[in-house]
Amino acid sequence: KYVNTGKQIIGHVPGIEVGDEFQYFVELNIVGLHCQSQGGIDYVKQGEKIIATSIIAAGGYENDLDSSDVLRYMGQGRNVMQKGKRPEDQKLERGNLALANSKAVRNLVTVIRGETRSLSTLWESRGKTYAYDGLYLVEEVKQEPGPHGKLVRIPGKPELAWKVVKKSK
Amino acid sequence: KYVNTGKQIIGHVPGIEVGDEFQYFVELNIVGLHCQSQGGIDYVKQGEKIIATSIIAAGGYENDLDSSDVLRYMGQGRNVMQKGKRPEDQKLERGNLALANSKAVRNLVTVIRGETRSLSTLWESRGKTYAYDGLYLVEEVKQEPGPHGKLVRIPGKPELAWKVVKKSK
DNA sequence: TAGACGTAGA
DNA sequence: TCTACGTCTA
Repeated sequence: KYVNTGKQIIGHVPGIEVGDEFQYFVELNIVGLHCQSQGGIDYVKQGEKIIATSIIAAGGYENDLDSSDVLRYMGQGRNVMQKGKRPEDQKLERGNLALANSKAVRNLVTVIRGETRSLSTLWESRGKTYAYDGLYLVEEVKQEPGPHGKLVRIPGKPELAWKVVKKSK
Repeated sequence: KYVNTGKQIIGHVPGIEVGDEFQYFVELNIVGLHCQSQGGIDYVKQGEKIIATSIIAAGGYENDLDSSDVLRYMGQGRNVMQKGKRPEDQKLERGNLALANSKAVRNLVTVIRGETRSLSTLWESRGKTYAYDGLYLVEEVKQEPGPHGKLVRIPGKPELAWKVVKKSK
């Protein structure tokens, strides 16, 4: 861990609100939203099983982000977006396994959206901006290639302004 | 750049003293000692040429660190330490070119030493501790595989305690 | 687009 | 040891 946060947080992270933005993956590590250095799915061990705590949808995989309240998220493993590699069925291990377990347990999963940052004086290089998108439940998990997991926002929470913009274009 | 520091610093970095330690590569970026996210050789453009500003010797390559005042540094490119890859002559480009130019220009080069951190309660994972080792001059640059560049500490400066320890074992 | 002395986790 | 929706520079 970049900072010795102790443990990952399940569910709501104190002080973080929907729409809060971060400029680096490592910032997500620091505030406790996501404790992987690169992996898009974070998880913790709960008893014998691992359950997903947080997901980052930031491109590199084909996700469906059209809806404001539904996220289709492709699991870890070879996929159609990775050049020079043939897509394959997602294996039920690590992040994918955690997602499947979270579907059964119905625990809250933090969703973070990443978008390529536009260049400016302040941000001379590519890189992404990450925004906290709220808490979701895993509703569906498949193992075929292609959109893989389906997460649904828990009701009664504000949605991320970003998505509304995306929808309207 | 992780923080918009503006420019890399050539020579002494204000506020940094020999022996100062850092736990992450990114810290070196932030304080301005080294502005690459992974690359071991940092450099700037000076007129038409690029010159080296900073070097991190942190393993992965076969460097000679026995002496306190001399650093033999293997340039970038395939080397004997990288598995599954045959060593090849170092190409005179990027970092290696910068090093060669710095030999001609005789500009000061920051040297940082990295060592694998031992695990503890605070540092549960591998990773390295980096220590500022002072200012060096590039004295020699070769292109064969094997130790490649030779840097010599500028006189009249304290040396890094680390090295003394290493020598005595 | 690819290369680079990165990091954490299993 | 390898994987991972990283990140910077050229």
